[in-house]
Amino acid sequence: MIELLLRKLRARDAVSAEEEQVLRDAVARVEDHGPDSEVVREGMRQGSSRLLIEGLVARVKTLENGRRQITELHVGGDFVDLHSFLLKRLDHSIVTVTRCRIGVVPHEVLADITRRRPHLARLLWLMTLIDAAIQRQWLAVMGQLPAGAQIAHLLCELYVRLEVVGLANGHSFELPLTQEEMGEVCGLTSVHVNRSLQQLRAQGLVEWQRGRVTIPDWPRLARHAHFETDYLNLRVEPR
Amino acid sequence: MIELLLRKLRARDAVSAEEEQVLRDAVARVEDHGPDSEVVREGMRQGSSRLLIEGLVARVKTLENGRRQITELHVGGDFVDLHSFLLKRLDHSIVTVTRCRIGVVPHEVLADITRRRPHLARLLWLMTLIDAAIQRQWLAVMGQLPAGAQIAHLLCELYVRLEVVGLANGHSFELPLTQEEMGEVCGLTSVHVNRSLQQLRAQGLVEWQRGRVTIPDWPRLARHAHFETDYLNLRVEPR
DNA sequence: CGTGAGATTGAGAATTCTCAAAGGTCGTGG
DNA sequence: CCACGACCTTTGAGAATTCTCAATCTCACG
Repeated sequence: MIELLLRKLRARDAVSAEEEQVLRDAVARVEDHGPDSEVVREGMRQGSSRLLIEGLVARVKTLENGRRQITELHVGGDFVDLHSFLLKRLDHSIVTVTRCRIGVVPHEVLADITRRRPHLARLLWLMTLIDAAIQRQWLAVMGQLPAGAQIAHLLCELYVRLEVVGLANGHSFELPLTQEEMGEVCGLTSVHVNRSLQQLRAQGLVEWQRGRVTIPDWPRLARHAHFETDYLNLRVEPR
Repeated sequence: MIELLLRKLRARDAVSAEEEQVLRDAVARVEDHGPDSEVVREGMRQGSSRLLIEGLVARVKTLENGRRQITELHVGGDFVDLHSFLLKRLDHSIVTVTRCRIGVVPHEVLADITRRRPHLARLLWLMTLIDAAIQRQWLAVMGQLPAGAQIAHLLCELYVRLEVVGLANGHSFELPLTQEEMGEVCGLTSVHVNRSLQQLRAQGLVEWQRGRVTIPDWPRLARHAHFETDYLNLRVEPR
């Protein structure tokens, strides 16, 4: 249930057995959502946060001109809208990409953790900080790299994040994303994503068929994407 | 000293007199920094966080190809690297743009706040969440808007943020930014910033001379930028 | 098989970049 | 008070990247 979250946390700091139990008890219920469905609508007041147990979800911002930007992709173990605990209203929607299994954690429980479990609260805070670090990295990638490198960077990042929670085997992982959705992450047209992807394939940097990505030569792809793992904070230390 | 931070906080939730005092005592010392100097270098281990009292600072990410991206601009009252409290090492540098006055808050003090002052801790957490919301907005702006609208959006955002802490008068504020630096925020060339800015001026949307920006017609500029204040979370509620 | 979503291709247009040079502004030293 | 230098801003011209708007192709699935 919360096994993937625990892996994510333990990649950054120790989590005691007690804390683990508090987290297990925090999940009030589990929901199933079909693909392409809206889990949280932008601007609505939230009384609970959602933990992604299985599936792929996106945070989507819609501008007034109707254009959509995916600001983050979430994989199993991610606390998708933990930030709604304090923001109360989100500035974006949460949308499923695939079928999803989602754990619901009431905000009162989170408030209680901040009162009684300072260390655990710091770890949750940390999770939101890592989300922010990912978004910062994306800002730099979008601002400074050409399309091909952006796509390569996204694939590198997803690979590493999936690896952390054990969802990648070898240098391969499931990525049930449409080229259109890929474009919404990178701020590119689906047409341009398509052509950039073809170049990556032609250079032997990426294989991507029927929803499965394979990275034949990791160091080369990472170099092409200017990818480094630092921003993911994969280091166990007392927090 | 921490007056601007208090204004920022109180724009989102009540802060008790006790909490106010805790914050005042949190600042161990104050530092002065010249313009264009590095306050925190990317990747270094941090033992304290910095509160901007006066001046303008930028968070700068440098990619391996040497290109720089400013991921956020900070004005007086911003807790510039509060996130280093839990991340320990930042994925970006903190650089002053102008001469700055900065308060230093040791991480032990922050840890103590998480133990003894859960509500205040939530407010600090909230500050990092608002930073993240700003970065999300930038992701959408960079991905979906053309250069002119990006620049307009940045000016709208800065105006509102400065207004909150009382640093804007009328529809005018100090912005001692170079067009080059502006480009590093938006992911644009200084040449392109220049030409886009000329268009904004020609349309009567912006005036910008010797470091002072004036917005003659706020609603029109906001419309042009697709700017809405929602993401800044300017709403007082219990957190 | 027929259908529909997603992938691919083509061609022309718009945006943004690069490189280089020219113009302004402002503080400093003579 | 003027001249100089440093740092910005502005301009020009050509190139590269990315977008738009179809049209076509592929393939899983009913």
